[in-house]
Amino acid sequence: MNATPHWLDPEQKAAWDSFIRMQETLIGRLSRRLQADSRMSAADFVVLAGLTESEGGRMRFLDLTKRVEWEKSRMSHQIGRMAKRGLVTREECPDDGRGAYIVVTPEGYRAIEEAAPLHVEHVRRLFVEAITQEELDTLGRISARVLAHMERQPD
Amino acid sequence: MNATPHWLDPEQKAAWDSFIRMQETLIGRLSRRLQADSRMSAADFVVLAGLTESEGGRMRFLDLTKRVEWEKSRMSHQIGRMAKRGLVTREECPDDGRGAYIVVTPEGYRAIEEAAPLHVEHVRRLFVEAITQEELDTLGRISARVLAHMERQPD
DNA sequence: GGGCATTGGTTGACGTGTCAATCATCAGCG
DNA sequence: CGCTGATGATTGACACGTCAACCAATGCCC
Repeated sequence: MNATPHWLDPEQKAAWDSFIRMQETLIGRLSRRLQADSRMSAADFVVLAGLTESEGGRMRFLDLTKRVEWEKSRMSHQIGRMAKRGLVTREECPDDGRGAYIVVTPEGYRAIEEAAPLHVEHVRRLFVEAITQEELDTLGRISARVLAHMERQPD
Repeated sequence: MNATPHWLDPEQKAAWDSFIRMQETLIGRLSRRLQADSRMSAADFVVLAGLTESEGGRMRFLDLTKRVEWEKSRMSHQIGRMAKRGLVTREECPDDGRGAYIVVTPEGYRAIEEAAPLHVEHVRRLFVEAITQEELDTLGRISARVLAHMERQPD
């Protein structure tokens, strides 16, 4: 049958395009700033943020990857790179021979404590300040709705 | 002086987190779908979309990179990969010895004509359907506002 | 027309992400 | 105890993006 494709109407397309452009530009800028300010990638930041919010700055590998919602292989590569740079270490897990703990080093703490305030500042400057509190709220609600919707969708 | 950092308040942070999570999940799913459905990356899609919207499916290299707002080195690598897979070709530019035209091949047309309807379907299914027309509108306006704001900001 | 900054584009190195395969350990069950 | 399948994690190959350096034509000005 193959009906003619069901394209977005012009207003929908405009909204979608804006969103995509915005999102790309924003994320791009933020991560370039992070890199320039703190010699740290967005990925580094996310991992350190997740880890340091946990008691003792240590977490089981899989718990960490769940917390930040990554695939385990991505996390494994990332931890490898971060370990090489001294931001985290791997420790054996006493009660499960396969398992690993990931632990923030003092270096790692230093790094994120330096980066976080600058990062927030940029989020404010580029994003929060652009819109009203109400708009920010609305955006938050819309995002939550989309997220919930996706969770109900296959794939 | 170093005042204590100006963190986001809880509502702001919640909205920001939602947005980030939504955006990552959505983009992630869409590009995995694209890859699975059409053996094509999001980058391939963007480039082909830009090119095919132009008369004759051909464009000057730099015009193309401006149209999709990429850095030229990114585009150069991307074109290289796409050329290797036969989606586009490079052609010399008669009136500027340095320049290059990028041209969509028949293969390239086939590829995007197959991919586009599926892609739109997923955008609908995962995103558009999750929210009302009005919310989509609002999101578009907010995005445009953030975009405009960023354009006025350094860096 | 000879120098020289500018423009158009490529390259290489490196960090990052995905997928599929692999490996070691562990839990459950006969 | 000894399989067997599930769980926790790593690996390798490859696509992608960024940065900085580079190269080759071009335009321009003296």
